Amino acid sequence: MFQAATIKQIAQALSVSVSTVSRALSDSHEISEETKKLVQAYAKKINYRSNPIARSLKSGRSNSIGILVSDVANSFFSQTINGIESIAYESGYHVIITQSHDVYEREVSNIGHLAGRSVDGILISMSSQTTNYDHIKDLHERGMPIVFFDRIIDDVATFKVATNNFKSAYGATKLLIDKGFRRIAFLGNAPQLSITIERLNGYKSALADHQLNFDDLLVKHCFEGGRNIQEIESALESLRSSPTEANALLIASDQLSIAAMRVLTSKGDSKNLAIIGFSNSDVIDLLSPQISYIRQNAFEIGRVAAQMIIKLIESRYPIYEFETRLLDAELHWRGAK
Amino acid sequence: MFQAATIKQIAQALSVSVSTVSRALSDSHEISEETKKLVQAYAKKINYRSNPIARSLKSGRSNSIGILVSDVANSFFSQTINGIESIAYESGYHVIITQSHDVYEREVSNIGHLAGRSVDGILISMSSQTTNYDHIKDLHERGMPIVFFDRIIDDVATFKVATNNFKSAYGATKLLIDKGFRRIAFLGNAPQLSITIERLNGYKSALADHQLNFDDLLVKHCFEGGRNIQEIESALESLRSSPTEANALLIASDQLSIAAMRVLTSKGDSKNLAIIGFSNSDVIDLLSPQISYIRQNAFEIGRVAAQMIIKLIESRYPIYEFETRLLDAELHWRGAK
DNA sequence: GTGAAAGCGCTAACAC
DNA sequence: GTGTTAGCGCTTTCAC
Repeated sequence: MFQAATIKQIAQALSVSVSTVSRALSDSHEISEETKKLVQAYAKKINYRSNPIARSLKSGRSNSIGILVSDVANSFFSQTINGIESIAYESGYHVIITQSHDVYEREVSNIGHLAGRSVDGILISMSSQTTNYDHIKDLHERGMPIVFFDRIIDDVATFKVATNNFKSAYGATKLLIDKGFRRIAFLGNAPQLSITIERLNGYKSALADHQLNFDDLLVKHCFEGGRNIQEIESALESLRSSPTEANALLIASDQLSIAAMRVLTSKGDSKNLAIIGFSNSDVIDLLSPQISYIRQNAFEIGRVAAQMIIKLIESRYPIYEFETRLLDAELHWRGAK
Repeated sequence: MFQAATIKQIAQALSVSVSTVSRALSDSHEISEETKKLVQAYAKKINYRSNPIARSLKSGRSNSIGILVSDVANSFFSQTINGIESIAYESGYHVIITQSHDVYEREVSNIGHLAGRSVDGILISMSSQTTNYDHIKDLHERGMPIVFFDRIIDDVATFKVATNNFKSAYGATKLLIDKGFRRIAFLGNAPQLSITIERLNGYKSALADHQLNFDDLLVKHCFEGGRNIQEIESALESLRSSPTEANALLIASDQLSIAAMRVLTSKGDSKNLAIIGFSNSDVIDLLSPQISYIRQNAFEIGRVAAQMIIKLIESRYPIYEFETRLLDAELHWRGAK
């Protein structure tokens, strides 16, 4: 059994009271220098560390921030997490990371666990399988500071930060049109996700602005967001077969971009198909065949999200004005033309 | 302020005592069915969730496991984490992930935080910058269950699990020799890391077994383990320049493999250089130029590590016999010959 | 300047 | 079958 030193042990050893020890350790002005020195020296000697659990129970604060992402293996998320950590640590917060794996029950369980362990706030990127938001609404109504990033929802009024997905998808689609492509397909994640909706809207809007008809057959959703390779295979197959036959493809999800590349490469079907995919992979530019990509400012999204949650946590007054920050992404064209 | 429902509120609302509520919620046999139903129904109604902080303070247990890795962006680690989670969740443990970013102070701080928040055990992969192990020894001596995975240390007697690094590096080196290469260089992470030492030993041993001289000039270490691109650039440069001039390269670290590929690609220097790199990247086989790679069984390492820590946590008697499990890795040859 | 004591939410030994 | 109470480690109000 792990047994840490306690304030009580110090008190007994030094024949003072626990409150004196507590005050001495927190450098209270009402304790004599002499006693402080004594207590602090002894605490150091026995390697005393205050028990954060007990302190949390007392104060209701923990100086830690919880994160929920679908998967840390996704470069976008690991970069976002690094952004969050960079701000959190310099503000004195610890960061606790959990994964939903895009499974609703995991999301509910992890958020419950984070709330229960009294993190001071939670940063959430929604699981792609989640369609019921009650677990989050409840928590929010009971006062838990929450900030959404990347995959955000409208149903909860709070701070949010994401890429300007509409603009990014619009720009990518426009570029494909400008390059002469007319049969542009859209491959997206689960349809209720904010990132899917906004990117699809950008795509549609660009088509409309360039007098191209929107064709339902050119839009495919992967409900398991890249975890199920078969789903992607059949989506790509139908997009590539007549009468649909797309000659360009916008992939609206990081996980899908890599997975689709794999499918297309193994099928030898990447020729004559212009691809732009959202991807923050650090090796996306080393892949062969080359793929054009949209790189989100993941680190900055993390930084902004962390600043927002800390603002919420540390605000002395309730906040009613919430901002949704949208950050630009970079489009990297690697196509032939 | 986030305010959760408490057992006390339930007790008051139902005009029973807190202990009755506590027992009813834990389905104690000494409570009448009637009262149980009443309490449980009300608890559900107000969405009561027992406060794990309070319970931890009382029981000293938290049913959660802490993980320390250098970086979740590293595919090897994210896969290991997924393996850990798969076992942990089915055993009723939550998993808390933290990153050291290979910085000693972060490692100390995160391990302290995990211990303080009373996780029941900690899974550790050492930071590449750590050379002093006192923070871990202390914790271990005070009874905290600890399991090492991947980057392990000798100084603490406990369960450990890693790839059979000696064997993997030996096999890779031997393959290069068999393919006819004679000037085989070794590019490794920080020299005190177990993975570096064992892989270097495997490399040396294969050379010796094939009557090749070991040449100090053919071994380079990257102390910042791939975070500093300049370090890699200069290492590669000196390996490729006469009189050293390596014509084959064993890269003994995941992060280095990708980073080295980037450097070599940008320099156009990957021709006439056979490379085998440790890598669990999910796109390593899509890179161009192709690189041969050693893929570790990361998921299984995670599963084993989790089983070990749970065994330690749940053991009723102190354990004195510790196993170090070594798992085989797969070598994928992608070279010309 | 220091001590005593209450209380954070929960569990469990001990009443009755 | 249910209530009372002590205590986990800590902070903080109130005494002195």
